Amino acid sequence: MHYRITTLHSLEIIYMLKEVPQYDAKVVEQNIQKFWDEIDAYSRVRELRKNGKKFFFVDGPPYTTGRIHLGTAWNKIIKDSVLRYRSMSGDHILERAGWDMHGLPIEVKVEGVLGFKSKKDIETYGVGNFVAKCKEFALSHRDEMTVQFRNLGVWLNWKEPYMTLRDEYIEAAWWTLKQAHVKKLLEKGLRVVNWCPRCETAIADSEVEYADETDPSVYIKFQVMGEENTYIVIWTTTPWTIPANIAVAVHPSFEYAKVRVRKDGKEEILIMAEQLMANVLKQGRYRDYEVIETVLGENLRIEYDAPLGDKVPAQRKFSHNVYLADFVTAENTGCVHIAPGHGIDDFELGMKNKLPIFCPVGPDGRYTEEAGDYRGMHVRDANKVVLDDLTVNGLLLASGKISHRYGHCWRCKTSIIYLATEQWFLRVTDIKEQMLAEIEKVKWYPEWAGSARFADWVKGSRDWCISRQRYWGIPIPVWVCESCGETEVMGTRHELEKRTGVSKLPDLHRPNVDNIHIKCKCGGQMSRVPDVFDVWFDSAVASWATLNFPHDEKALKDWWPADFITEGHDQTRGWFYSQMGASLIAFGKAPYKSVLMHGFTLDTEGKKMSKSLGNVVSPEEVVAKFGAESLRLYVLSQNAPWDDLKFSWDEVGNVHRMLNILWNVYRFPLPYMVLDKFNPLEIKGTAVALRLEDRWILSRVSSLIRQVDAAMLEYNLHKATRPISEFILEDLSRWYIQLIRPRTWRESNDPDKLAAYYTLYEVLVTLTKLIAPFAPHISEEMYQNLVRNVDPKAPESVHMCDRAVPREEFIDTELEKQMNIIREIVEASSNARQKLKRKLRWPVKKIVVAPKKEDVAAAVRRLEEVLKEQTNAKEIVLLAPGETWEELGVEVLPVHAALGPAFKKEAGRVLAELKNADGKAIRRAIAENGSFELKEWTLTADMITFRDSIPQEIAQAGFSAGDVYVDTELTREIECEGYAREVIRRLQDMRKELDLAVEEEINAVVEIRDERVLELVSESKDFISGEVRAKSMALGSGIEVEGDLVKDWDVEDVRMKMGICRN
RNA sequence: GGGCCCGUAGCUUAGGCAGGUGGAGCGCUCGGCUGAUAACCGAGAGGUCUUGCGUUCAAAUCGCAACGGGCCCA
Repeated sequence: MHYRITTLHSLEIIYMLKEVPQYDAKVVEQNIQKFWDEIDAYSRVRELRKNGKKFFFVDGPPYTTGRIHLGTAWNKIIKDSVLRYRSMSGDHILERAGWDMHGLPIEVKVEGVLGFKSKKDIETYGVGNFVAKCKEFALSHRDEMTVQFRNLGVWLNWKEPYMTLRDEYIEAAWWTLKQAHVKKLLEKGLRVVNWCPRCETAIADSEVEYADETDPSVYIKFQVMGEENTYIVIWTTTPWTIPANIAVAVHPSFEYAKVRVRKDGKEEILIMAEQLMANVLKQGRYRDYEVIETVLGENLRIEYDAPLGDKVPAQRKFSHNVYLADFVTAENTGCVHIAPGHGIDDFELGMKNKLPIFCPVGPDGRYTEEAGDYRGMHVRDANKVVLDDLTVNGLLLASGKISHRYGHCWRCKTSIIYLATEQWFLRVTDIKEQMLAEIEKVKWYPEWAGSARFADWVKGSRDWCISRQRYWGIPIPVWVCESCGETEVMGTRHELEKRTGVSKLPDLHRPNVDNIHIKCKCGGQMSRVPDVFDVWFDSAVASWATLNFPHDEKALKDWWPADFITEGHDQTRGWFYSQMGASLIAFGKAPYKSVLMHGFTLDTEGKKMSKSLGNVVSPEEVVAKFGAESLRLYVLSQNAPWDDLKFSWDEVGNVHRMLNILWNVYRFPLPYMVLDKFNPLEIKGTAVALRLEDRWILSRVSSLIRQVDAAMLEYNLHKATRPISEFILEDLSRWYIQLIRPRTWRESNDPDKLAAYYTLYEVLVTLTKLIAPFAPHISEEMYQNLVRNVDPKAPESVHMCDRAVPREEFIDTELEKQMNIIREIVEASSNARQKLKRKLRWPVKKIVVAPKKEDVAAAVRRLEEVLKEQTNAKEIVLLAPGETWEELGVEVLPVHAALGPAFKKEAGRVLAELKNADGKAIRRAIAENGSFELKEWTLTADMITFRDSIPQEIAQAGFSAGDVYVDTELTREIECEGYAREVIRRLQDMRKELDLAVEEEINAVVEIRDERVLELVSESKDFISGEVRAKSMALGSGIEVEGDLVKDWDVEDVRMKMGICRN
């Protein structure tokens, strides 16, 4: 550090505290990060704890897109804080930063850069070249993002991160797939998948993004066979799937109606759900109708003609019938168009009823040969053509538009379609029960993240389609025999090389592994399935891939499963799930022991941040304005981790202000300590004359540590950080520093000042260790000065220290409570002073505390000195609990409603007498007898009430457990001191204006135009001179005022002129 | 359409599991302090606790429904 060592004389080097400038977050953060690099702090901290309790953390790998956003910043800040805390607690931490580097998003970006439009462009360019570009893209973005994370002060293993594109990582994925194969959980099958016609690949459920879209909303009639002019009516938003229609589904328990309708002189019979008849007839603009009969869905037997049989010859081979299905809802017509090749429910209904899975659409989204006349047309363009053809066939009942949520490819935003294709699946539905059992064994924060949210998602999950028809990904290590269909899975590079005889593959990506063949037992040739893995499978194996398994089996045994992971709630369906699935396949148990699920960052409105809304705030912007530390503490303290965080610049500003105050608290004593050559090493262990307030702040800081530890146990980062801020603001800055100020100004080397130094020093050092996990920079900066500058043998970094521990001998909860009471009384007294406009600078004769309970009285007795000083009172008068202050008058208030009826005509005279009566005497009499005599009348308790009457110079204010009276009567002594303080304050102000050093002396001239005030001030001349360090001071009326700075003042309507000059 | 979470002052929030007068910070208004000073302190104003229904002697809190926001799914 730049100020660690002070050279006094050429020979002597001494270690001592240094003064510091104002807080500049950027300077502090840059210096500290540079310092960490210089001493290799991160690695040494890990090394330091290598004999500690093992703590294995797996970093959820961010995708290498290039820029981090607030959400990823928050994520890493949580991780960093937890790990720093655990490390300071003594744990031996194993972690590596992770990077998710494969997959379609990068392919799409690279395609964009190269100007490609389809897979054909990639094939022409060459798969090898394309993959190389993708790799380059991923690596360079990883570098950029690493810098961004490091600027936040995040300590992870950045030098040896795990990367999904590394061969070792790929092998971990291969090994895992092999386990699935061995356990018969891998299968190839025809399934309807979400398909992106632009990317020409299957995409996972989790890659489908739902957004509003306007689509056709059409009612179509299917001609019932053998019944002229009779139709069953269906509804759809995807007319392009009509050429693939195979069936109609109805609900078994709905009533279906046959309705005779007439329009334009034509008559036909329509079949639909009875309860939806009105809607359908309205859509078709039928006015005349007549219900012929109704029949329960389960009794409905209908065969109908293919609606577009004339255009799609293949359709003529199929018979088209009505089937029963529970998924049919009472919407639209109650009859659902079924195309098993283009819908998930459709497919399942088709499989169940052994219907043909007819899918006349190719991977590029164009109709195939099977689609007859539609061949070559893109489905995107087909809706209109199909509707025209249906119109020609007289089958279109109604056509409109609907706005609804529809799935899109989350990278290229193309509307997805459903296609029946051959894909590779992991049969996770087979292990669902096991997964649910494992979820219960994991400790979730918050609890409902696991028991409700995650369990719910797992219950509804389907088999996992892991194959993608793309290039940039982990190649699926499955070889299939072209002759007999036998499959083999390669678990490692070694296995592949051994089995094929190929060696020295440059790496395990495509196309290197594409043209390797294996000889099958049957004599045929086995080729690799050309697909790559779904990227979710990549990150799914992170917990063992990061341990370099399968190569390093010992690491797995020593460390796995992870002790802790933490990610956003979107990862319920993502990484929490993919890891759980893969881990059960590979090892039969959960890969993590505890999970903290955190929220999302939203804008101030609570809307999600998105480029299109223009409401995105980047972490860098925040760091540029307030520094990383403010951002860190802001995201940690603003919310409970699992709640979404509504970003607010104002709140970051507040946090920054708090840090600035912390800095000022730290900076405040340094000039004095430096001046006094304060050496904490010498004072430690020696008897220090601690005052009660010193013991109080030491107790507070120990209680605070307990609070932080309790919160961290449950990963309640907000409950750990908020009390710290509160302590800094309330206890340290607003109270303790104010209390010890007079002690620090003392020039003599007295034990009382040393006790204050000692206490503040102790508190600050403890605080650096306590806040280090959350605010690693400012704590390090403070530590370097406070500790390292005085003790070269201390650990080199605050992060190498053990976590702060409460000092039981200091904890005095009684004292803490009592101090709170004193603070309330001080506040009340300020309040009272304000009512009579008496400044704090002016002492008051006395303050009277009227406590409601004994504990207040005890507090006042114990902390009387503190109370006296802070209220600037000459005397504290403490009344007994419940006692009324005798100097208060009692006003008797008549109760007219009782007096009137009792005394009738005489009431007026009674009232008059009451006004002059002795209130105290009456109250005494009422208390004793319940009544009292007033002249010739006897008055009872119900006839009057009392009110304290307060003398003019007394101000009163209440607090939660009593009242405070401030006696502001001026005495000569008080005026003398008050004016002296007024003069001192102004001279100090002028010293400041001249920018004088604290210890510099001055010569002062003070001219006062008021004889009385001049006399009062003259009495305090020595006191004033001492306070402002004046070597000489001239006081008078009409004297000449000169100096380096001369100013006119108006002090309580008295004009003064002051001049000071440097000595 | 379903699951989970959230809705408290102009803004950000505490309180909610265990029902009993809703607490802070920012901002605003007024005042104070003055060797932490581009800092700090005090007071005041500001709340149908999203809405409705229910349980209860009593609901911000518990239940149901609606509305709005978020994530995930269909």
